[in-house]
Amino acid sequence: MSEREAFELTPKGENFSRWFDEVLFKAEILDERYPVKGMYVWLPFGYELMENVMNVMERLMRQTGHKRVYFPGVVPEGVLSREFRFIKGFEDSIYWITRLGKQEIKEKLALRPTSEAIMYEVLNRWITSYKDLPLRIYQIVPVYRYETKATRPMLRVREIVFFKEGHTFHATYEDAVKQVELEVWIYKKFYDELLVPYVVVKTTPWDTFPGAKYNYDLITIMPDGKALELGSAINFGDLFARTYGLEYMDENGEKKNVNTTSFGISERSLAALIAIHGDDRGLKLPPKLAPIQIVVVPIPSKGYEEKVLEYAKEVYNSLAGDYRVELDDTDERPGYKFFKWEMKGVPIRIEVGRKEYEERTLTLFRRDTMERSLVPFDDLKSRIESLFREIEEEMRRQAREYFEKRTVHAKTLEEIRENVGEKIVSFPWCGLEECGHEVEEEVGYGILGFEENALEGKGEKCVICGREAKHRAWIGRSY
RNA sequence: GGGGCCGUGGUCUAGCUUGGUAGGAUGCCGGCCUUGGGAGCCGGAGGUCCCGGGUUCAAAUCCCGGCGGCCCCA
Repeated sequence: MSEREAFELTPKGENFSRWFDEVLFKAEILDERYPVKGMYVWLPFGYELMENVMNVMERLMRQTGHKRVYFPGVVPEGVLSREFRFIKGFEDSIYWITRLGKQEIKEKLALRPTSEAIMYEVLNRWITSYKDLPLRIYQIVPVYRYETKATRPMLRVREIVFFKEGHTFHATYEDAVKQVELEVWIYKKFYDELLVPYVVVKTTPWDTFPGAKYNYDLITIMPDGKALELGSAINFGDLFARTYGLEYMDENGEKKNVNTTSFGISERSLAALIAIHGDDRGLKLPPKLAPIQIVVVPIPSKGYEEKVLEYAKEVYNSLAGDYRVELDDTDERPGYKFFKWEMKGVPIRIEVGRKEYEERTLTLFRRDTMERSLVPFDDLKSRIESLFREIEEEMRRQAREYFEKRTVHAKTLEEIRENVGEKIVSFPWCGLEECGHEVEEEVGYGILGFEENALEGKGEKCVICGREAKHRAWIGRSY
C-alpha cells in the first residue's frame, strides 16, 4: 500500500486496485496485515457496516420464508467427495484437516467450501414425506476456498467471512423453478437497497455450475471495467439430491427424488457498494446502511469553547434516539475531522460553531455532493429526513449513470470488438451454442451470461448467424 | 501458465551497487499555543532491517531456499 497522508487516497480513476486497497484500510473496514494469504481482519467499523448489509439480506430471507440454521464448519472427506465427481479441480481448492494433535486421522476433515454436501447428508433424515417439503434454510458462515490466483481483499479471498448460503428442497421441478425466480427477486431487492446496479443473466450451458440444470447470476461492473459476480441462484433439479439419496414419499406412497436449489452471496456485495460509490475522498455510504449516519463536529472558538460544546451535545441528544449519530468532541482540529469522516462515508455532518450557537442554527454537510446548507435547529429533524431521501436518490441516480457509462449494446461483432475490454458489452444472440462459442473465440473473452428471451420479437439479428436473436448476451472481462 | 519488481519502528521510505554507528517523514505519548478544510513549536517513546540457511572477522547490504505483496503478458 502506498501511504500518503492518513486520509489521502490514490485517485480511483488512476489505479482502481490501489484505491480499493487503501480505502478499505483507511476507512477502517479491514486490516490487511494478517499473516495468512487471502485472509483479513474485519475492523469494528467494517464489521458493523457488513452487519447492516447482511441485515437487509436477513430481513428479505425471513420475509420469504427462509429459516436460519447452523451446520458445522468441518465436513468428513467421505461426505464431501461424493460431490467431486461433478466438480473437476474442486478438490484442489479444499483446506484439509489431516491431524488432530499429534495424531494423523483416518478420515480427513475438510473446512467447508460450501455446505451442500453436509446439509444433504443430514437432511436425508429430515425429509421423508411430501409434507416435509418445501424446506427453505440458510446460514451466514465463513467458507474456505484455496484460491490459487492472486488474492484481493474482499474480492478474491481464501476465507469468505460472510457467506450467505440458501438451500431449498422441493417436491417437484416446477417448484424448484419458481423458487429460483424468488431467489432472483430477493437478490434484486437486496442490491436495489445497496444502490448497486446489476444485470441478471442466465449462464450459458457450457459455463453452468457443474451438476446444475441452470443458474442465474447477478453481475455488476467494477470501476476498472471488469464484471463482478454478485450472487448466484442455482437449480440443481434432482441431480444433486440423487447423489445423496434425498428422497421423499408422495401422496400415493411412491418414492420420489427431491429437487433442490442453492443461492449465495458474500462480502463481495459490500465490495461492489464501496467500489461503485466511493470517490477520491473515501467511502460514500447510503444512509440506511452507514454505521454512523450523522456526525456532529463542534468548532470551538476563543471564549466560546464551552457554549459551542454544550450546543453540540444538545444537537447530539436530540438525534441519538432516532439515528446512528456520533459526537466528535476529540481534540483534533475541525479540518482533520472533516477528512476523517468523509473517508468513512458518513452521509451527513453537522457543523456546530459560534455562528450556529448564536443564531441557533446548524450547518449540514452532505457527503455525496459535498454541499453545505444552513437550517434552524427546530427544522433539523425534518431536514435530515429529506436529506437522507435526497442522498439516496442521488446515489441511485449516480449508480444508474455509472452502469450505463460502462455498458454498450452492440449490434455487430465489430461493435463488440471495439468496446470489449473497456466496457461490458451486450449483443443479440440466437441461443445456439456454436454461435456463442464463435463470439467467445472472435472476441477473446467468455460470455458472462444472457438475459433470457429479452430480445424475442424485437427483430434483432444474432451477431454470428444473422438469424432472429432471442437473448441479449453479455461479454467482457471479469474477476 | 510465463516474465518482472519489491519486503527497513504503526505507516511511507533513505541506506543495499562498493559489507563495518540503521537516517528521515508521518503517526503515537506529554506540554504550550490554537481550532470554520489535513496547524505550529518544545520534549519523549518506539526497530526480530519478512523468515530460515550459507559466505565473511563482520550481513539490512552478497548467495540459496521459503513466505508475503505488487505489476505486466497469456
